[in-house]
Amino acid sequence: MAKENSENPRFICGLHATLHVISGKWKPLILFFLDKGPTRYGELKRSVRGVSDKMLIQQLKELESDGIVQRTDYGEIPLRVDYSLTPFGASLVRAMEPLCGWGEEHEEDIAAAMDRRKTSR
Amino acid sequence: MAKENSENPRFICGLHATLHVISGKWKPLILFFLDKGPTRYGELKRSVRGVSDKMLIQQLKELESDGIVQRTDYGEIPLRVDYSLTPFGASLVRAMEPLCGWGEEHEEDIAAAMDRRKTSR
DNA sequence: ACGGGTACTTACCAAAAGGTGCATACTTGA
DNA sequence: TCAAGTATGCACCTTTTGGTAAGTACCCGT
Repeated sequence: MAKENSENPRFICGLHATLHVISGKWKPLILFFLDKGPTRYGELKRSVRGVSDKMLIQQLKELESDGIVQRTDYGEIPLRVDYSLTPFGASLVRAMEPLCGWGEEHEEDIAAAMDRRKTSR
Repeated sequence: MAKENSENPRFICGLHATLHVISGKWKPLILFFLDKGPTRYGELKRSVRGVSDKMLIQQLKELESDGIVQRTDYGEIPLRVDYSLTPFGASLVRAMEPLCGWGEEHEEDIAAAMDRRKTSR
């Protein structure tokens, strides 16, 4: 019954759209590592410490279906697959950089605020 | 034994930190509207169509505790409160701009990918 | 034949996020 | 006095997200 608003078909602003693509517990990390170059599944898993197979695969599939990453199956004798950023994905990573910078500059404030929320809940 | 990595205690990269602050179903929208200037609670609620009181208050509180927005209670006779961006919040919004731009440019691709996922699940 | 490595897949569960709706306390205007 | 508006709080429930643990199917070295 929340069916008003015939003018706004999807997103209120670009950021809104972008967040649909990059939010997910492991996605920023995955993008961070893939930005360094094509990476094999196992290698990626070892890089993104703490991720489970289920999660890694799931997030990779979503990124793939969003056109951000590309899966390459070499069809070789011992299984061999790798993941890389598409040009589209690379453009996203470029756009993310200022946000990375902001986060780096204020990492401590952010961490402090998170702690505050965690303890006083 | 997941106690490796003595250098980075919290975030893998700045983006990771930033996402803790801006993810939340209504936060980008809220920031988008607050960027236009201080806004009263009720006004904000009417702008962010579809949000419930609970959600709006919750997200505002989180943004406030993160130092992004400022709540001003004028202590007036008929209740009067408004919300605005702090300078810190304004710097965040500036850093978000490229991501907004990216999202705007690719809104259609993103929407298409979302549909694809929704229907084939 | 066995253990280990590759890249996944699946079923089941817990926790977090979000939504609905009612309650509060105070006001002003009809 | 009653309805409506202000800004919030709270209980309850559903949906979404994430985590655990196991299994698959293939290959390689010993």
